Amino acid sequence: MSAEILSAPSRKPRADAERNRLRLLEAARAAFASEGTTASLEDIARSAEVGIGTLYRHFPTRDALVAEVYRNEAEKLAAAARQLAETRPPLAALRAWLLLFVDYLSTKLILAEALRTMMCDTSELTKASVEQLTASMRLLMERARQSGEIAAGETDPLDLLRALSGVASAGPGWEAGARNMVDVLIRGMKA
Amino acid sequence: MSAEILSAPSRKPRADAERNRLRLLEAARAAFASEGTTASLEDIARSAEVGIGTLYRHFPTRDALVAEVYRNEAEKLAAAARQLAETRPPLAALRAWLLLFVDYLSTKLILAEALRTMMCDTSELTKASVEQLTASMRLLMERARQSGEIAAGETDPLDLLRALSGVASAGPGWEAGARNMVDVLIRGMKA
DNA sequence: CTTTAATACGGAGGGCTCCTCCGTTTATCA
DNA sequence: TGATAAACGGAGGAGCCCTCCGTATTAAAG
Repeated sequence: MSAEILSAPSRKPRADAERNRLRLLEAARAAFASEGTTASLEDIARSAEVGIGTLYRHFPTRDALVAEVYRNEAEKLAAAARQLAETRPPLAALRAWLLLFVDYLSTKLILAEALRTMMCDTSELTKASVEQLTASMRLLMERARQSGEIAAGETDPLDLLRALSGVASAGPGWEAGARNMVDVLIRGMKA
Repeated sequence: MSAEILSAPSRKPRADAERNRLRLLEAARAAFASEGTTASLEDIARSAEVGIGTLYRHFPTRDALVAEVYRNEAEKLAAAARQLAETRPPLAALRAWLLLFVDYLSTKLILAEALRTMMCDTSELTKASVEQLTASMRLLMERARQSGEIAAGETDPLDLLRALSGVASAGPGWEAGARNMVDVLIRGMKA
């Protein structure tokens, strides 16, 4: 009966494996949030109460771990974008989402770094997260464009996020500047 | 005759010290440009043909070395700002300088990283460089503001640079996006 | 409930980097 | 030409990264 994925008729995945995987992800999220993505992997393994070997088995490279942690965050933002698109007028939705994005950066300083890393990273690793965000932005910008509120897309959606995350690296109290930047950007794109 | 700095009546600084300092700076500039500021300090010392101890004596921390390398770059940009301010109309000067800034980022990928580091860095280390750039921006924005071409300064001059350097971390081929962003930003600030 | 074989675990170990410390060398000045 | 302040260089301790493999656990078969 089991269809499986094809040529994977084998045994059920072990319970401890999945448990450790989750512990590692949680530990990593905490560590990255407080120390950035250069946090010591050995510390992460320790705080997950797991051997270093286990960490490397689950996530062969640091990037693999980082990518996985980021994916969840990107997912949440994508959900918000869909919701805003359905409940608000185009330009307002776009603006609201960008502000949400700023909030997000402020609580999880992970993303500030994430965006930089992700976006120059041509490897496949973080591709999913980037595409998640790209899709969100495109959705919102497309609506605003069609309603004639912003000029036809000469501006890469991601560049807006990059610009904001640039501002976000300004140190304590940067939020005001970032929110202001949202309006400058939107005004700059008006038709 | 020699006024010196006060209470520094002692002997003339040694020639080899200054020579090594310069060799280290040059090696560091090269290394940072090609590998980013995480380049191995031991490699830098080696390529400067100097002991690792010598590197640490001249630059007690990695940041000290980084800061020094950046200062020169910032200096060059500041000179350009002064010149543009004298030879071009306000808004054109501002725009030209921002584009120059983008060019700068493109050849010396050092600065992309530099700005981020410098601007969150509340330590005194990179203060000089940041102030250099702030001064340049203020000069140009103030002129544009006074001529009524952009709205009164609600926008932190540095935030513009931060936004651009954010875009600059987009990987190969980002220049077009960055140049477009210059115009979006300027349009967004128009009175 | 045992047996068995696949699967996952942990951590020692090699290699690299950071940074300190101090014995040796060198340049300035008398 | 000394004397001595100043600078040099690199060995060494500590931490991190990542691999490798003997040991322990678990799902499934008997």
